[in-house]
Amino acid sequence: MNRAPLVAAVLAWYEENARDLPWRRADASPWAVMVSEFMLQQTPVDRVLGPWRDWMERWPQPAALAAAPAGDAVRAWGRLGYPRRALRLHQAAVTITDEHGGRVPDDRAALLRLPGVGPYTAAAVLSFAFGQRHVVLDTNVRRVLSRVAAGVAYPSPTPTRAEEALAEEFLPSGQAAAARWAVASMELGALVCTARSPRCSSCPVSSACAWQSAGKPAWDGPPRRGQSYTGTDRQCRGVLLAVLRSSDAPVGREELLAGWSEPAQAERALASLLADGLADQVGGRFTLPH
DNA sequence: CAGACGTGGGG
DNA sequence: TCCCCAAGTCT
Repeated sequence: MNRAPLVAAVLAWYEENARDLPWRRADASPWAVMVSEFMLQQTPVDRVLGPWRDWMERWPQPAALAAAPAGDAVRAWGRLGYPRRALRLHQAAVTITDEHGGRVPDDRAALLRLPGVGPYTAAAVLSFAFGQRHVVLDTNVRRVLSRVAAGVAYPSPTPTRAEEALAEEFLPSGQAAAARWAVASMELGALVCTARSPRCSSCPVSSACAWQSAGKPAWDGPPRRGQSYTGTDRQCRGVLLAVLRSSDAPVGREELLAGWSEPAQAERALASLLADGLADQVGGRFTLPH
């Protein structure tokens, strides 16, 4: 099957329907793109917009962030979730400043050495910030390809080798077109080919979609693992960290643990926050890291 | 490699 | 209301 017409249709659709996101503007720096990618790991666009603007205003270059205490990054991260990402972004800024002259590296190996940068983020930065040709396989693209090409409602839990190869088939050969396809296919997944209620009637490639042709069969693969949350250590960590974020002064142990009803679990959570570097102990009190 | 890791909004 | 899901990475 020739992928070119489908790719062209998605590119044309993107021209008309792309969101005007600040990190997509022509004047967005590689750093601006990288910050957005960290924030967008598992966090919806709408919630990222505000913190991203504040972050870029405060730390317009990696060196600015590198010069700040890690705790400032954690506090500025606010409620985006998975605060270890803030720590990793801070550490990445330090490495970029110390080892890359303050510039976000434009090669894959160097990017992958940065904390918090995995296969997806590396490809995204190279594609979006530097216009390079890379397969950018995020959850949106994986879902689009799963439906369009495989006729299946959802992709497997983790990317496979076959998926990578399939994605490569769709990737235009030219650099610019490849980079364009990367954003466009992601955008289609985010706006039209969504997980819950796909808008197939407004999809530019519905006529070429295997899933559509098959009558949009329901997911019959292994049950998709839900993430329980209430009562978990994760929730507890979140509660404790929220206390630290909201306080300028160091917080006493009693006060810190008071927000959680299970003392043993709270102790364990606090220990893990300290181990992760998300909290510091100064005397008998606790703060965000310095 | 399965599980840990936050948080909030929409169906 | 409750459940699912959101531009993943790390161990």
